[in-house]
Amino acid sequence: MPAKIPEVVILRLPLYARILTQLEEEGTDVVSSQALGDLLQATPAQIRKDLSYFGRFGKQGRGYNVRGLQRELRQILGLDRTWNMALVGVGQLGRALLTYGGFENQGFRMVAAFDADPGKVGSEVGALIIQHVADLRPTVAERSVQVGIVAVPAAYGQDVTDELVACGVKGILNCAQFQPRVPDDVWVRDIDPVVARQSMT
Amino acid sequence: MPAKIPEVVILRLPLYARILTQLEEEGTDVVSSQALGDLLQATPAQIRKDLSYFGRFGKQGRGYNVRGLQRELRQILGLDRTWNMALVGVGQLGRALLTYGGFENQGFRMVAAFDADPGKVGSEVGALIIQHVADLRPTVAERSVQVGIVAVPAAYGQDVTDELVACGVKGILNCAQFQPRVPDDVWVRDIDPVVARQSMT
DNA sequence: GAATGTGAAATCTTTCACAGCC
DNA sequence: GGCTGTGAAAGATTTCACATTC
Repeated sequence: MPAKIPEVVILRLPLYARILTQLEEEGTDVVSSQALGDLLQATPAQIRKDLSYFGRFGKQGRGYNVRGLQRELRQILGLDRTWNMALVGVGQLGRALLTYGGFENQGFRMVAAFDADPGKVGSEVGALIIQHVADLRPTVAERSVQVGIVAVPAAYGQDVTDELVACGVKGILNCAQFQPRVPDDVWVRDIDPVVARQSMT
Repeated sequence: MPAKIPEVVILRLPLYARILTQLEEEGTDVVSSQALGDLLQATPAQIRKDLSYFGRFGKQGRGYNVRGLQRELRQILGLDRTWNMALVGVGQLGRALLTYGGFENQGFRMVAAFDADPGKVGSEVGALIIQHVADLRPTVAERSVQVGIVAVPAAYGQDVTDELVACGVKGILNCAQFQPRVPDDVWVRDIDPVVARQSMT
């Protein structure tokens, strides 16, 4: 259970957490590695091994307690802490993310939104007032933003990313169609639908 | 170059394609595996090996021709064909995707949009008229939709997915916060921002 | 009886290192 | 000199299979 947890395992954890939430909502109390594997299209052995890196959550002969395991995973993933996020680029996509309910109660809070268009600055979207990107630096510091969401046209993507990194964010959620460059200690996740789709062939 | 191409390599290809597009726009003619590796945070050896599965695209002593390689990859990824997509769920996120320019000229065309809310049915978003989900089946067949985008509340996710699969789509882009179950021959890609974010810890 | 947790084996992926080419 | 393409080595991940627990 100690030191070395494989990278891939960590990337799968959120999927486990998500499916457990679903199972809990459906009223399932106990689930076997077999059943989890069916749901996630993985082998039961993989599920068991993955979970075993973090502790012994199961009961032999029965399986895993859905609610208990879910709570464990949420804790491991840091979902009981709250992370502050800032959005840069309030276009169609940015606007959708701002009003997207999904972040709440998953431990994320959108605390600032920026755009370069003076016409948008000052207007209210959701609970936030759009600020000019020039205010990025002070605001990120002041509201302790840890994650930046990049939703600007590709051409500005790197500049915005650099700026966010310079402000000290620890992670970037990239919604733009470009490949961000960041230092090793900053995380990047891509949610460009085009990239996601292309690998389907 | 023949048979067995690793799964992971295929998943990386769209990233390569994307960065080559960027390089081309910046006017770069030739790029080395070293330079590509820097941009993608990968080792030069990995880049070379990945590309070698598909052919010998590079020139020793110089590197890879940006435009040429880009064209090769686009072909391998089937980006020169056009894929038809249908969106189910015209909420905030769905609406953003409908008006999202990014799909065009990447070989994807949004050809239909569905919602269950009678208040939305009939209204126009982008170039499409929203149809009732009851029309899903005939429309998908008629407009030869190959990819379905699921952007509905989690509770309806599986029903919509099942329906799309029953209509014969080959891929699902899942934007909802649930874990879809599909037959083995259907692809699923997740673009739930919450899942993407959670694995940052 | 049923299902976990886990070393060991099998498989997959990355990296090394160098011959060959421009 | 610089850089690709590629077998072989190293490393990571998945699967097997079984002792163990409930």
